[in-house]
Amino acid sequence: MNVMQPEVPEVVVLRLPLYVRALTQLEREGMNVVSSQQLGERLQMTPAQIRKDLSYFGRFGKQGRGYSIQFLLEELREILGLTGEWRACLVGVGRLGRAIINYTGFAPEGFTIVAAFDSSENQVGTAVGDLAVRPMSHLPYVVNEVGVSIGIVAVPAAQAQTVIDRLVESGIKGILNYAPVAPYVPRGVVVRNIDPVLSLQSMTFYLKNER
Amino acid sequence: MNVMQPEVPEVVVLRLPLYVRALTQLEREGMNVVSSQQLGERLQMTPAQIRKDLSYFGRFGKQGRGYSIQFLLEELREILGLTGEWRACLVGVGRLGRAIINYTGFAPEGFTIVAAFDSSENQVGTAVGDLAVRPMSHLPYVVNEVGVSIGIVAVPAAQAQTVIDRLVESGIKGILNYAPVAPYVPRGVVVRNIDPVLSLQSMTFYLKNER
DNA sequence: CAATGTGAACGTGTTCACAGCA
DNA sequence: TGCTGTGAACACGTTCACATTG
Repeated sequence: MNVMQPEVPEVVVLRLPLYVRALTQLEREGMNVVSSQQLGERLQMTPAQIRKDLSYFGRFGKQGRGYSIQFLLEELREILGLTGEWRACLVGVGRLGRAIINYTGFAPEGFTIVAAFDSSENQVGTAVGDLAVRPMSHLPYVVNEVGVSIGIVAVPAAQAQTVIDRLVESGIKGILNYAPVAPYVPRGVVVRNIDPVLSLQSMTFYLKNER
Repeated sequence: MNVMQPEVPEVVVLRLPLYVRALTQLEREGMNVVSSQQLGERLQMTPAQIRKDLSYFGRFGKQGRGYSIQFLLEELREILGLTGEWRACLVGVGRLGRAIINYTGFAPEGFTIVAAFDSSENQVGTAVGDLAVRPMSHLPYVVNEVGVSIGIVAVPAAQAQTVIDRLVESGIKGILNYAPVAPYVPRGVVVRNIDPVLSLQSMTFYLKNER
């Protein structure tokens, strides 16, 4: 552990979770060993790419046999930091924010939303799921005391940058942004945008000719 | 129109909606002209990249001055096919599906969800928003008669591929997939995945060292 | 002897730098 | 003069091909 990992391309990091998911599925199906060829068929990518991606982190396979699914899963989970629990807070408990809190897909993967915030007087004090909605002024305290490392942004576009600034000030290092903006964050803070409208708008480029 | 567009890189197409969004904002702020430099500052990208991207589609700027915001917006909307209305149907009216139907961000951008489907007997016939939930058997009829070109998938992972197959059979050409799977589709069908768990799992790679 | 791991070749996307033009 | 548009140079990611090994 703590091995120097010189310059892993970001695209590679983006693909690792795909491997984790596919391997988890294969494991549930009762398989023990998988080749880069087989894994590549599942994921519609070339075996060479899978082997190259993995080679940035170590040598996990056995020549002539392939990869032990259980072992490779352990290693990838370790590499991605998926072994422990990650605590997140959510800002903005409107329709979208409520849907995110009630979304059941996060917890099984080790991501727990432990606090909800809103800047509106009306929302503060109400409950969403089993979370009490807190005022934004509690943010720094909660982030530090409870140990929250991820902020989920579900506020309107106009407020998004301000909210993100406050999350960063509070010490948040990762932001999952649902607002339709391209946020600015200082170096060292990681942002992931969830933006279905952008997805649709690039999709239509390929659809428009055959409408 | 119908100009040969030789090999526009997909990354470029993915960025065009960003330009549309930024330009729309600048227009609302009352600006008339913008340089690639200024636009690049907004979007945190190099002026050269913006100019190069636009050059795949034509010459929209005026040397020494920059780009007319209104004109460039019109052109980009035309290129992306954002001038008309796009009709979508949604499959899966569970919690996630209901949240998507109630999401107010699609309509202002010209994307309308005109029908909802579910394979569960219990759901069929109920109403979500102002849509009646239909059985999957109605899918081909609705897609053809109503002219639906986009399918939104909000079913559990286990059902996703089956649902996507049926959407494709019905003539759907674009799929916005919220299920945590990497779906297979035939050539000519465009897929965009919305997968916050994958986003979080790649984020933690960068966060884990400073937890 | 089947399948990994990896330098080298290749291809694609980004940035540079400047000619051309309003 | 200021900024676009674009070939050329560069950097980066993917694929190839094969030596290596259990």
